[in-house]
Amino acid sequence: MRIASTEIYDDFQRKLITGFFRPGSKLKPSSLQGAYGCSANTVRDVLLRLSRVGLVEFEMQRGFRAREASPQRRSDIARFRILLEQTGAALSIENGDLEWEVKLSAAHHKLVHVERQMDRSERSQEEVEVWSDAEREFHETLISRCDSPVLRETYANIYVQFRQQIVFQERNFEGDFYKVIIREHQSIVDAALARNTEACKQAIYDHVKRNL
Amino acid sequence: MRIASTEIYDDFQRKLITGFFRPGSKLKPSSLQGAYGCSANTVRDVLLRLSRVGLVEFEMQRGFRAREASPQRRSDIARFRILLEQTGAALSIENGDLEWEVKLSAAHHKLVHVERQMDRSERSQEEVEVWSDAEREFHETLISRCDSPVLRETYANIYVQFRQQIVFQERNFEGDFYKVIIREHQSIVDAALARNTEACKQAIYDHVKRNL
DNA sequence: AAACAATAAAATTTCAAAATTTTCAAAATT
DNA sequence: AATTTTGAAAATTTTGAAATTTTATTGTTT
Repeated sequence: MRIASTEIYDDFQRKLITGFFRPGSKLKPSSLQGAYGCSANTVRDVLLRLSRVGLVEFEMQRGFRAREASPQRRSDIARFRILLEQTGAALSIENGDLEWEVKLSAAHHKLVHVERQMDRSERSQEEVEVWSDAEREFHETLISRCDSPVLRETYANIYVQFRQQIVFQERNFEGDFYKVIIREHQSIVDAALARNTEACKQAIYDHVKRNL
Repeated sequence: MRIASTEIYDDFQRKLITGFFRPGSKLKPSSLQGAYGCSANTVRDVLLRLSRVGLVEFEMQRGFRAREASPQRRSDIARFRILLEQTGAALSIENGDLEWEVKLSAAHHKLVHVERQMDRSERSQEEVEVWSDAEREFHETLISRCDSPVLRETYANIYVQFRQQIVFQERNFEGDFYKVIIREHQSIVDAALARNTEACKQAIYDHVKRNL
């Protein structure tokens, strides 16, 4: 059989981020096993790996749970995300060379393209995931020249936890949501490419502050 | 049989932080199993959980390694630790009440006591661990009123990774090392209790900067 | 009715072995 | 001589079931 757990891992991650597994709900290897045609232990293995990212909570002898979601936790994560992204962006502005500018500009271009589409048509589950990937790619590129593996690693984890928290925020996709988002991303990329650290920090704050 | 993996987990963590498992070295469940009288799968389980803390590196189909150590990585972690601790301390200074002051002062008192002993006598492996625990307790109390679970959780992980990095820094225990450390901790606690945010940030930086 | 104890059911952890994949060294090919 | 292929050994992943622990249920006592 093919490397089962990679696929199971990806599927679980998706279901956690999209809220298919409700925050706080119990994840029982013995129950989930059947749906994937693998043993309970393989599920356990996958869940242990997901707890590394912070999407799953693990307590010895108590099993696994999808990470709890609450306004407090969302706000906490948002605050932390701002700290990491501001720091990473400031360092990237300092260290980044032409290659960084090119990559950032490319990631932004792609993101805008996706967001314009989102603004026009209805959003299917799949399209939202495409957007989510492009968004992550943009933000990770922004901080990519902070030259701190540990900051980038932490940011990656926080980003997915952030997604997990905001998925049940219903008010997301109303009216001109994407128009606003497009402007916010534009502000960030403009400040970054202009090497204006303070403006970039402010733009990052403005982008995330609705989740505080 | 007793909950094996808790003890194995603690033992592994200790061996990783104290450098018994050399940074970068392969950790093979099949080999380690024998020494603990458990199955390879239990070792795997423990190692997956340790990879959550960042002490162990895991790559699918490639197994486990003690996290790599290098001057670059040490510096990176030190930098990140400063960011987290400065942020956490600043927030604690803002939010902390009398109870926080009491706890911080108590943790500092205990730490000084241990450090004075260390300065007098020779340092056994066990004594260093007692000191290390007291030090962690002090720094975690310092940031304990940042009111950000995610910051505290990240700090806890970074702290142990920091220990893992500096264990092979031989020049540690020479001469008046502990005298210097005592002064540094004093500066931190003084600034914190005086609610002097900027001085506290500076003291944190001065305390960690030798590892940059 | 509330608190406690005993028991049954469910879930988690652990094991030992089978299946799969990677690694490494020797042989074959370019 | 360098690269590629091959095959055996080693390591990792997965399994299915046994051992252990937690949780839920029922019955008993205060």
